[in-house]
Amino acid sequence: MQAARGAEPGADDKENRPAEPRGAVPGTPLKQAAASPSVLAEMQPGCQPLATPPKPKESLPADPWTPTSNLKMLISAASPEIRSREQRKELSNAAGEVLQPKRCSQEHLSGDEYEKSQPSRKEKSLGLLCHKFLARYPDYPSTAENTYICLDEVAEELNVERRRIYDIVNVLESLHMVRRLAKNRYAWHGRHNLTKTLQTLKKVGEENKYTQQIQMIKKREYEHEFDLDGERNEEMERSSVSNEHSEMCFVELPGMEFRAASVNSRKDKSLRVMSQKFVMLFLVSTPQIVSLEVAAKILIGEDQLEDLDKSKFKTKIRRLYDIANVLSSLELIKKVHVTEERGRKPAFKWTGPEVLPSIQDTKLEPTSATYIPHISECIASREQCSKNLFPSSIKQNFTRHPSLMKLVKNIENDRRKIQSAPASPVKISTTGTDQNLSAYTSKMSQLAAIAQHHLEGPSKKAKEMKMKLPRSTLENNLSSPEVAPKPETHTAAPSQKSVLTQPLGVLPPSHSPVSPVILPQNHSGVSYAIYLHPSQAHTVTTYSPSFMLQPLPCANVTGIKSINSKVLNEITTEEGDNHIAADDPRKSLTAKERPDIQSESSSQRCLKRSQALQENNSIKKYRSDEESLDTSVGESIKNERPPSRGSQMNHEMDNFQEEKQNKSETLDLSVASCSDQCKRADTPEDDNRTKPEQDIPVAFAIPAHETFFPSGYLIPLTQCTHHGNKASLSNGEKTGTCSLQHSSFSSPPAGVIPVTASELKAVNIPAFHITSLNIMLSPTSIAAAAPVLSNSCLNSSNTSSAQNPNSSVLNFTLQHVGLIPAGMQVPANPVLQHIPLSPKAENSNHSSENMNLQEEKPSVPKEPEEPQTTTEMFFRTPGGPNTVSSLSANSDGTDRTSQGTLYIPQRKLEVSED
DNA sequence: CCGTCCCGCCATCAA
DNA sequence: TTGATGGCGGGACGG
Repeated sequence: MQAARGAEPGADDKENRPAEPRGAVPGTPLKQAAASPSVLAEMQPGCQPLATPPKPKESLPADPWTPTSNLKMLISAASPEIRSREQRKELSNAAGEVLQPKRCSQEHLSGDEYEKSQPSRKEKSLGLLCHKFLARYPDYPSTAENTYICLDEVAEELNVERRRIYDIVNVLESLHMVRRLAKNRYAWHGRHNLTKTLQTLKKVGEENKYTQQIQMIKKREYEHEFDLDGERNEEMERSSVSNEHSEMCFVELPGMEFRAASVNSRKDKSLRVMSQKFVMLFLVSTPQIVSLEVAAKILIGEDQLEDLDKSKFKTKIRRLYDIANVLSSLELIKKVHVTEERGRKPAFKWTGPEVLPSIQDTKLEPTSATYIPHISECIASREQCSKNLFPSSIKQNFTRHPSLMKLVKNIENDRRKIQSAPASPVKISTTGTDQNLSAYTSKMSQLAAIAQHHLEGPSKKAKEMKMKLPRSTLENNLSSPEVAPKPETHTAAPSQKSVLTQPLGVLPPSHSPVSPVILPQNHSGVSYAIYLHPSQAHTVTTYSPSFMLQPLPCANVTGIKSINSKVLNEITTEEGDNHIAADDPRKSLTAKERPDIQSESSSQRCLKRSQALQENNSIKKYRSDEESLDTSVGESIKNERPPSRGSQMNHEMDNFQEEKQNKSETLDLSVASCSDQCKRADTPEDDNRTKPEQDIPVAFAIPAHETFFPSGYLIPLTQCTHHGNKASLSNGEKTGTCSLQHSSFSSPPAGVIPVTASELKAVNIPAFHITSLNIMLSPTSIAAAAPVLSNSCLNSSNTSSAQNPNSSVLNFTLQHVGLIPAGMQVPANPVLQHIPLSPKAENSNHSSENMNLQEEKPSVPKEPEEPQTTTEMFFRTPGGPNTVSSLSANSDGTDRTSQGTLYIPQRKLEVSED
């Protein structure tokens, strides 16, 4: 192994050591000397000084909870991958003292250790390095304490160049697992925010139409091969693609804005952004398997898709490997190979937690607290929100408007300065306060959970996640029943707090955002509430596009899961490991089950939720009580994994036109009321947050209960325009509750409704969401609308279709605002069709994959998980090129379709793990 | 040979 | 100018 390197003395030095030299540099303190165990928690003041802290390398306390850390280490070691990788290296060290390491030895030691430490390339791999890095910190650090990371220290301890640490940290930052505090310093948040982050990313990804893009790319490929007429498609693709995401900015969570100055400047290329996009692709795609090739193409951009330099492509791929290695270490993805007709292609499969639609779920609470740190941040966050607005508004891109950019930049600069200041972050001890208690309690539980988690092994992880996490969360909750704690913790930031509280007040206490909103109404439990966004109306005008796209995040989110199933894509996973994909039960959560879940779940879900709510903890149980829903404790739901919803969303869309009409009326009324309410609630104080309107999410929650419709319509408002993503996030976090809530709202739709098609049918309730509409529309509508509304970007061409885009847009907007009825208007543009589903077929899974077109997919096998039938719907736009988005496929085999734009033939893919 | 990706040069920023 | 970041791609490793 080392031979080569090892042999050279220099090598070692170089690689490992190099850091030191640098580190030595005046700027940063140095590692060793310093001394403080940075890692951990350095809550202490000492650290604050930005730059480099102290760190002693000596021990590493890595985590506050030592035990845990050790555990982790062990676990990691245990895990196959890790093991394999690490095997040699670290083991020795690892176990115990992880950190320290080698380096020490290396220096003087020559011998064996030395050699060992150095090993081959593999040993130096980013993935391994990342494992080591992660081993230093607890997955779920206590909220009370803050854990800081000093890059220099870490680099030293891990014996790597700092450059490498940046790679890791950037990716972690993209997931909000760490937050940059100042130069050389990061705060460790662990996985607390992960769920929220993923939800957000999913939402954003959906907004960006990544799914479509993926399809387009695939389609294109096919076309090339087959020489299908791609032109038309391509054009469409291009336009859409370009429009869509051209570039988006880094997606920030409310409390987590990134501060790096440079970030903005280099944003597009930033590893962070790339990482987020990459993750989005997984979250959005049905099979949740993304090939590097596709990812690279999408990430490259938009503009140049066609140009595609090879070099560029190659570079992108390289970067993706870097990101993938880190994500793999986080066990969010796993490498597999997809075998298509063309051959085997490297790809990655999402193995992380499923993203719930809206539910934010679990962990949030504590987390939120965590974020909040300084006041300054709060402020910043607001600002950011504003920044985000644009982006959010536009779903297409997150790019900030130039004008905003400047503002933002200034703000950031200020912020940065502050932060950078030695004192910068001060931590937060503030956070600690309330939380401590709860945190403390929760900690214990968490530990247990974590331990279990680890023990079980990666494979199970997913499931466990569900279970455990929830549990832990629940516990936490219990300890602090109310979300409140967070808010309080937040207290530091007054503004936030206020915000939070309000929402909370409105909603059910529990942070559980979820359920509250939902109403029990239907038997199914699915009751739908209509949420209007106050702002919407107004906003709409402004941003219409965005919101159209945006629909509720939740809803979108949900979809993902459902899909998956193998069937859909016909992808087969061959994982060496196992069956996982196919069979794996555990996986099921993630992948497999979904399908089933969907079908079943719809009802079950409802039940679950309700239960959860009731019982708080008992997640698993399923009962049907709609009533429970009322209670609103939604947490449970989240935890559960709401299965697939994304697709479901679509399904949800199903409506019965007729009913729609009828209902529409009602809806309107309700909507109106809702909107009003919402506004009231929201607006007032929201200021804190930043933008009143946009923030709105909270509002949703409020109105929700009131609004419901018996009919069971769920109408989520799109959250407001705002944020599509970011904003929402921000809100959520800050508000903690708020976010949750609205998420919940959204989620409900997703989760609850969706599937329920059967239920709905039973009831005869049309389920029409605005959300759905939005979603459905979005592609089309967006295109159409964009020109008008946004002004920008979208190609009008797409919309052009029959009607005047503008008018159509307006209509949509109005509809949205006004409600569904408006939708009715739809006639003109989009038409919804209801398709009965065949029982099995329904799964559709992914709409995406199955598109009809040329290829048919074989029938899919999917299993019908449930006998229930689901309905599928299609949404069509009238004339637009893009016309349809199909929600589900049908048994017939007919496919219904898909977005106009994309017709993707599906191929079968085989996935194999390496 | 090729997929993967380590390594570190060097650009960009901020101070 | 210096230090911190991080884009980028040459070229090495390992299969």
